[in-house]
Amino acid sequence: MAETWQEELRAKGYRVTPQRQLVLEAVTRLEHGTPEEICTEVQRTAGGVNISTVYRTLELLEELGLVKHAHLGHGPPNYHLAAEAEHIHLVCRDCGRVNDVPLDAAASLAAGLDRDYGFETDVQHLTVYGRCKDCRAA
Amino acid sequence: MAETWQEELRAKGYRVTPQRQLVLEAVTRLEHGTPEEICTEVQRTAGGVNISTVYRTLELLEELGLVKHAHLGHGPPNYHLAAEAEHIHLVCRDCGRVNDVPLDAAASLAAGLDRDYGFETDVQHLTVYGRCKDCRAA
DNA sequence: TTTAGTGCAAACACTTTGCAAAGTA
DNA sequence: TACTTTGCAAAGTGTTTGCACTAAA
Repeated sequence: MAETWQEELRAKGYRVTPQRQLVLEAVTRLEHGTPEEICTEVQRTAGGVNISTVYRTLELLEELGLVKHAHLGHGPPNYHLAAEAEHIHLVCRDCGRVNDVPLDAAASLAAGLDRDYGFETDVQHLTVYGRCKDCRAA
Repeated sequence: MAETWQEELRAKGYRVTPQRQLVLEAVTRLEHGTPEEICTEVQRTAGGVNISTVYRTLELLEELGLVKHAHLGHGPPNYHLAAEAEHIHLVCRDCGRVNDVPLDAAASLAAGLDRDYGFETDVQHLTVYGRCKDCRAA
């Protein structure tokens, strides 16, 4: 349990590279980001890093359970730390802003789907479209 | 209220074309379909119809409120008749199958998000990821 | 030294756009 | 006829892949 992700990487035969560290740091700093945004963030300190490396790294980090992604609409997916995944996304269709709210908002939904349809909800992946408070007021 | 969509089109200065009829029929027949699938279905009876026409038509039909779309994951969006939109999508991450269940499964979610965050949920747009009954059993 | 990872460029999948020709009203 | 719509081809996004070179272990 005191195992770091670097050790986990090595244990699985992967290697610890600057790129991988930088991508993970970028995701941490951004909290939410598309591959492109993450790449831009990484390039602020390491200009040479290629977008394809970012894609490959995100895939790896997701496999390791360090990051997760969600689809927030038309565009590219949105990555965040798995440790911070304990929320659901509220996407406003008017202003496009993403709001995070605690998982338990969806607890009864998950319980109902399980009870009525035998469906096991991946709550952390849940994205809800609609209109946010501010846009409703306007 | 006895107004047909054809009349509505004309009233708004649009034209009723075979392509538009065919796309709407294809969506009706398929129930769920990506632009590509809808195009293929249309081409079964009208080989010459181009995919870009399908995209443009779906956009128009959505504007008119006849069809709706949802994002069910990585791939292209999924279109269905708005009249049949009274359901939410359960997407299985293992087998990829899409299950439709009634809106009221999400009623308490919507009520809670409204009460606690002032968020107005577009319930018909809701997609829930997870694992279906069959895949859980396997 | 060995093998995995990276950068680059090309290929891919999906979608949008410009424009001349065709079709609706 | 007047003006919208279509088909086609080209351009745009976002993502993946092949490969020679670089670098971690």
